Parts: sequence; C-alpha cells; structure tokens
Amino acid sequence: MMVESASETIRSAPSGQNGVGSISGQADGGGGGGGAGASGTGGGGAGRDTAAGADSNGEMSPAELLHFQQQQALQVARQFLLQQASGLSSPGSNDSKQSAVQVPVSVAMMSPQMLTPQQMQQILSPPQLQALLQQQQALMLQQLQEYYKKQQEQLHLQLLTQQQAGKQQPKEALGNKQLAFQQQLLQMQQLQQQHLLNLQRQGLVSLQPSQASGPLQTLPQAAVCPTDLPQLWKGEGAPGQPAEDSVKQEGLDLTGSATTATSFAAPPKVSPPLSHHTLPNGQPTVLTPRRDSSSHEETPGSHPLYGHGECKWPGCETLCEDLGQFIKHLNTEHALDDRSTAQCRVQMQVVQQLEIQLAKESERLQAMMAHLHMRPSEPKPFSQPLNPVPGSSSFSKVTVSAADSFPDGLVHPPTSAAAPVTPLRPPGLSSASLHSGGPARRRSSDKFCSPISSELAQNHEFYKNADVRPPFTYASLIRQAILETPDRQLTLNEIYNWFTRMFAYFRRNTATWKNAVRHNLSLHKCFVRVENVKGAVWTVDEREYQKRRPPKMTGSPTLVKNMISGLSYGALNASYQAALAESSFPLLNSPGMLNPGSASSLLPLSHDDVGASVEPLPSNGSSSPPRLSPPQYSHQVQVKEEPAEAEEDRRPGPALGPPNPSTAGPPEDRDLEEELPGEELS
DNA sequence: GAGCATGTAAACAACA
DNA sequence: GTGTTGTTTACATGCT
Repeated sequence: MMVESASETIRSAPSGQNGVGSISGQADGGGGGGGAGASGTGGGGAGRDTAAGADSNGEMSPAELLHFQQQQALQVARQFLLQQASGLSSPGSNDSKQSAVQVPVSVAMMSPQMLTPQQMQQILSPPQLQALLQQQQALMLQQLQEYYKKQQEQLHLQLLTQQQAGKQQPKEALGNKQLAFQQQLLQMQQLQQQHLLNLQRQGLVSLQPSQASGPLQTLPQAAVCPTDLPQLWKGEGAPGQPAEDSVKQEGLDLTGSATTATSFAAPPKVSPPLSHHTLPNGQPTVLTPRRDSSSHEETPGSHPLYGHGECKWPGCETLCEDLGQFIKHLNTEHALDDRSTAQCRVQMQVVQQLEIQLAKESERLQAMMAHLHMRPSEPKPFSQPLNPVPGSSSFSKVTVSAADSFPDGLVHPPTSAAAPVTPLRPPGLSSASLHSGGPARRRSSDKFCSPISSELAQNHEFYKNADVRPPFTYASLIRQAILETPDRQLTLNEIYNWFTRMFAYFRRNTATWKNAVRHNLSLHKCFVRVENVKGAVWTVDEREYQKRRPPKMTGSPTLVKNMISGLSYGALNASYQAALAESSFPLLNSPGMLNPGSASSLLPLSHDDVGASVEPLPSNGSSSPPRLSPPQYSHQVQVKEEPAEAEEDRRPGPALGPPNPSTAGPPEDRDLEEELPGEELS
C-alpha cells in the first residue's frame, strides 16, 4: 500500500498537461524554398515589367524610350541567341545557366498555399505529398503550355498585323522584323518541343503519338533554316507570291502547332490559315485558336491578349471596352515595331525561363524521389511486396481496415504496386526523427490528434522497412500496440514484439527502447498493469490517456489555422480535407472534441478521434466513434481484471488503483473533476 | 526562466 | 546466477 500510494502520487503529478505542438518544432531544410520563391516572384515580375512596361512610366521622352527599348531588345536578343546556341540542344545545360530570372508562375507553382514544407510534410502523408508534387508539375505544365500558346498567338497576331501594316513600310526593315519573328517562332517551337520531351521523359506527360507528332513536327526544321528565312520573307510585300505563301504556311503552321494539335495543324495547306486572316486587323474570331483540349478560357469572341476588359499585352493593361476597341488598340499600340519585338523577346525569355525552371524543378523532384525511395540504410525497403508479418493478425487488420476506411480518395500508401509512390517521408516525421541517431525529443502523434493508427496504416511499410524512428511517443506507440489487439491487452513481451514488428528502428538498440517502454508503462497512469491468468498484461486506460492530451488544439494554433486556410487552395484541398478528416476532423468538428477535458467528463463516449482511429476493432464497425469509448476500454480492463483481482493478493503492486472500472476509479474521478473547470477552452 | 512532456540511462527489486 | 519485468530516479532536451 505504501508503494501504491507513493506511485500514485508520483504518477498524478505529470498527468495534467501535455506539450502540444510538436509539429511546430520540425524541421529543417526546405524552409528556404518558400522564401526564395517569394523573392523570385517579385524579381521576375519586376524584370518583365521593366522591359515591357518602360513605355508606361512617362519619364522618358519618346526618343529615349525608343532607344531604351531598342537597347533592351538588342540585349535580350543577344542573350537569347546565346542561350539558344548553347542551350537548346542540351536541356541539362540550361539548368545551371539562367536562374536569375525568376518566373512568377513557377514561383506560384512551387510555393502554394502558404504552408511551409515542414507543415506540408507533417500534414500530408507521403502519398499526398507525392500527389501534391505531381499536381504542381501538372500545373506548371499547364501554365507553360498556356504561355506557349499565348506567345504563339501574340507572335501570330504580330505577323498578321505586320502583314497589314507592312505594305507601308520599307521592305527591308520589314523583312528583318519578320525574320526576327520567324526566329522567335522557331525558338518557341524548339522550346516547346524540348519542354514536352522533357516532361515526356519524366513521365509527367503522356503524349499520344499523334499529339506528340502533330504539334511538334508540323514545321520541318530544314524548311525554316535561318538561312532560308530572308528569302522566304523577301516576297513579303507581294501577297500571294509563293515565297510568302510558304512563309505564311510555315509560320502559321508553327503557330498552330504550338497552340494545339487540333488547331491549325490539321489543315495547314488545304485551307491556308491566311484565309482566316483576311480581316485587316486579325479578327479574333479567326485568330482565336480552336482549342478543344486546352483548358484555356478563351471563347470565340475573345482574344488571348484581351481579358477582363484590358489588354493583356505585357506591360500594357490598357482598358478596352470591347473587343473591337481592343483590336484597334492592338493594331495601333502593339503593331510590329521594335518595341513589340523587344517585348516579344522578353516574353520569349519568360517562357524560356519557365521551361528552364520546370526542368530544374522536375530534376529536383526526380532527385528527391530517388533519394527518398532509396534510403541508404534500406536499399530496397519498398520494392518488396507488402508482407504482413506472420502471425500478426492485428497488424493485418489494421492495415486492411485502415485502408478501407479512407473515404477521401487520396493516394494512399501503396500496399501493392505503387512502390514509387510509397512514403517519401511520413507526415509528422521530423528531420530529427529521420536521423536515427541521437535522441529525438519531439514526437508528434499523440499531440497532433493522434492520427497514429491512420498514419501507421498508411506508412506501415515505411516504418517497417526503413530504419527511421517513428515520430510517435513511446506512450502513443504502446497504446497503439495495445489497442490494436482484439482484447486490448498485451504483455510486455508482446509490446516489444509489436515494436520490432512494426518498426525497423526498434529492431536495434533494444536495451534502450525497451527500457523506455518499461519506463513509460510504469510512468504513465494510462497504462494499467493487469494480472491475468497468463501473467501480467498491460492495458490502456483511455481516460487517463486522454487526460494527458491537451484540452484543445492550442498547441499549434497556427498549424490548425494553416490547415484550415490551406483548404482553400485548390490542389491541396482534397489532401488537407482528407488529412483533417483522417486525423483531426473530429476535433475540429465536434465542440466536445475541442474540449477533450470536458468531453472526457461529460461525454466520455465520444472522447476523441483516437478511439475512432483505432479501426481494427473486430466487434465494431469502422466509423462509430462511441464504440471505442473509454468505458468500453474500461470494461475490457474490467473483464481482464476479474481474474486479476483474484490474484491481487498474491501479487501486490501498483495495478490496483487505476483500472478499477467498477467504481469508476476514485482517482480518475478526482482527476476528471479537477479538469472540468480548468480546461474550458481557456 | 519555469514548468511540463518526453527520452535516455541507470539503479534496484521481485520473480521465473 | 541470470534474465525478465517492473518501478523509480535523475538528467537532458525541447516546447509553451
């Protein structure tokens, strides 16, 4: 009795609080990505605006402005040509060259939803991260394609307007300009081809043969050899001449090809695209690409450079009431001249930078995936098929039921073929946790609404094979081990086995962690030792366990806020919702969950999500939280305790107090009462 | 900086 | 005597 009371005194001391927000303490690395992206956004935007929008500041005289623009155009063109000469044929070489220009789109792609990578890692499961990355890739691809289309259309439009205006201009100058445009078209096509090929190589784009060949090969490279271009353009002033036809056809084919496979590529010569451009100012109905495969918002009455009542020409933003006015504006303000040429080149650079950025990011993604899939300590952890541990019936049940219980449609861990998608890095797994060496003081699971069961279900393969310390506390792990069993009780040795079975990390350093397990079992009041006929078994007193948890998600309010706000971001919406639904939605949805303290007292049946997260209960379904309520646990403890009570006399020990469900446990009631006032959402 | 939770290590006792 | 189990203490670390 002396021992028991002393133990109780010691135990009751730390039961009040629990540090929350271990999630916030994670990590390192990757944090700079967002910052870099943010700064890049400004830089990219500023750069482009400087070049394209110099005419709008009004501080320069027209002559100066023109000179400035010409200089810029020359500079850009020079740089561009250098890039083309040295980089187009070797995508990899581009990567290291031009990273100064940051592209807003790419930045926006790479730094979505205002969440830090750490938070994303904590919130999203590896498959979700994978899906997110793929979504970002897809978004980047889409943006790039739209950029391509835009540029093609702009150039196309310039060509047309130039054709109209060119009659009044000297043929020589006109030829030069058109040559420049033609070169741009060529370069753009090359860029697009290269880009698509890169994507195709990376498996991000699965081009159908027709798609791949349609848009990309419509323009034979030999036919537009730069040396031929002057000649091709020589007959510019005389419409209908063969040279012009050829140029137009090629050029427009190029445009069409760059737009989509379904636009101009199909009838390049049978119905010359120029026939669509008979209108003096490039009627948009004609110019508007007929996209059926693109998500572009254009309608037959719209113009790619016209949207929301304003001109979308880079740096222009002139308000135009309607399309006709815009067309006038386009023909007057953005006719083929040096300025427009320079702007086009700048835009070309933007596109190229996007392409480079995409290539770099894709390469980075590949490297990340390769790295995370081939852990040094576990060369082939995920290549092996799912191999349920023999004899671990409870484990299997967990896996299956958990997987079945995912209603979110997320990419879930791959218990089968999707090995590459397998855990990149388990959520909540801090970098410290990844370093198997050294103490990792922060474990997140039991603090962050304890999605331990779902997390384990999703990543059990990862933990089982990778020598990575699980980001859970010993207490939560022990509890999980116990709750996974049908009768919710385990001997110490069985707990050991569960640890070693579930986590490769615990297959070594046995003395350390086993000592820790024993220490935790003894230390925490929530673990109840019950004498059984077979010996001593350990059970979980859920109420005590819940009392260890914070009364609300105050531990990381910012995280909660971020999670909630993150839901507004489209791509992540499903992931976050799923994550919330999987882990903490009960806490967010139920007022009682927001106050587990009161919930534990007033509504013990719906205590929290932890019980609900323990899917593998055979007697219950999958989604009725009350079924796993603490009283049931207590009841089971009681059942097991009945033989133990007969043996209590024989084995005195600390097992007497806590698990006394028949009387609801005086110390528990005392604790509950103590928690009642204090945890009212203070 | 205090208090707390957690992890680690160790000592000790009881028991098989 | 040895190993296992269980308890307790001490200390370090990280977080609130």
